[in-house]
Amino acid sequence: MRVLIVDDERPLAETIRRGLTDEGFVVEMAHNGQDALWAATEKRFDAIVLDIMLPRGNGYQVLTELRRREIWTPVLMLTAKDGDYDQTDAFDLGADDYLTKPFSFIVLVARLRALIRRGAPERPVVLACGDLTLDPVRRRVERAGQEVSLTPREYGLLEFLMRHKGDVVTKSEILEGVWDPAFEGDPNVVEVYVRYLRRKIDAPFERRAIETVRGMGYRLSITGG
Amino acid sequence: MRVLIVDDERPLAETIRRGLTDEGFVVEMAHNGQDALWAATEKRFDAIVLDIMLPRGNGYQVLTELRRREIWTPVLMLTAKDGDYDQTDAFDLGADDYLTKPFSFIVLVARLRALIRRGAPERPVVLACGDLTLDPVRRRVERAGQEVSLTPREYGLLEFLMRHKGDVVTKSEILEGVWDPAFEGDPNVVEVYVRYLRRKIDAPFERRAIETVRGMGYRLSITGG
DNA sequence: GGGTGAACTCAGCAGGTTCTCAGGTCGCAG
DNA sequence: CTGCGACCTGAGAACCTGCTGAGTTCACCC
Repeated sequence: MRVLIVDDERPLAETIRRGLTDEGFVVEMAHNGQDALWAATEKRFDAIVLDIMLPRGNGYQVLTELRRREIWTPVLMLTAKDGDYDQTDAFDLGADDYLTKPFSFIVLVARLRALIRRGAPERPVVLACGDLTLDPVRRRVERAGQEVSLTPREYGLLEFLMRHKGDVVTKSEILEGVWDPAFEGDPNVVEVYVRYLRRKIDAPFERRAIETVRGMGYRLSITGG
Repeated sequence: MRVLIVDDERPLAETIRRGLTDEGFVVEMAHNGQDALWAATEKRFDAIVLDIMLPRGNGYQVLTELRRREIWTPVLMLTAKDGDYDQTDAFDLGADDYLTKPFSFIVLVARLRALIRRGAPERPVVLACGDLTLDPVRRRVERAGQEVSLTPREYGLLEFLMRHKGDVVTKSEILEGVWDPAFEGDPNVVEVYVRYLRRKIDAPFERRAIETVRGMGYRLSITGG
């Protein structure tokens, strides 16, 4: 069991390291966001213990960036109770568990083992956006747990939007990304397909995931509408 | 992993795009210097593949301008020329790596991965001014945490002001920057749009972010009013 | 060949956006 | 106080954008 500890608070980090080593874990350490990202990207861990307070990229940034890089190693976050952020933030960002300082070491180990047990199997790489999910491997789209059947174009468009969720994408970007970089037809197709998509993923569920940004393009709302 | 490919040679660009997409990258394209600058400024990429030969601003210019704007995304330059000069030039200008055409795709991917691994210092790409924020990528404007919806012109004007916050900008500068360098209508539009903006970002929040400097122009106060 | 489904085009419509214009207001200098 | 120019404001017309339903083409399958 390989664990990465990311903590700038040396004494605490050292205590955890010793404890985990005694418990039979193989431990590596990082003391800032940058090193943590590098280690987590380059090596394989079974879990990451991630403190929020870090120099060069705080815990939230590290976590966000990890998930963006599609690295799904289970993350246990350490938070100070009086912090600005609360645990819901951590969960939103893809943390799998969290502990509030001060915590008991026994609890830490227990949670860590639970995480590893839970997270050991390969995680499905599914794009999610609120209750809207898209599994590129299976080519499946679900909204609120219900499968939605899409044509290839509709699917391509949705995947593109989901890979840019929260960002505004222009029609020409969509045409380049989903149609063909050399597409020379009527840009209106995009509007038409947005409409098809809305009909299938928004209307039946009374949501508004795909926003129109007049004069600019479209944006998939992060919350899924 | 988001990569921007800047290349005017369509077939090559297309080949790279497809290859990188297969490798799991999210790819965006620009085919001239101007588009490249825009994309690189407005969006966040993990790396940029930049050809030297470009219409509207060659690769060197693009690179220089990017670094001047303090955008540190890793850049891999492509050039057909072979020689030490080109290479040292590219490095001097802030390129992070360099490939001479023709190159093997495998090498390109390897170098790109190495670049991304090395990483760029993360920077938040949102303009802020007191409790007023503008996120160019998401095209979102918030005041006091509340989203404000703007029309394209209003948005353009606000972005311009925010990029010059604290400075007095004249109406003709605004017209050049937000409208068209060749705009020939009534300069009163600026006043009109300043009013629209104030109505949306100042009045409801009882602030005065946009100051009028009589006889000079306008200034966005650094504190956000 | 007829039927089906997907991709795309087209043209009309609705409503938002942009810009002009004609006053009104304000600040400043004489 | 007065006049002037700079700026503000409200209204409205022209314009533009995106939405929509209908229709065409095309490939595929029975």
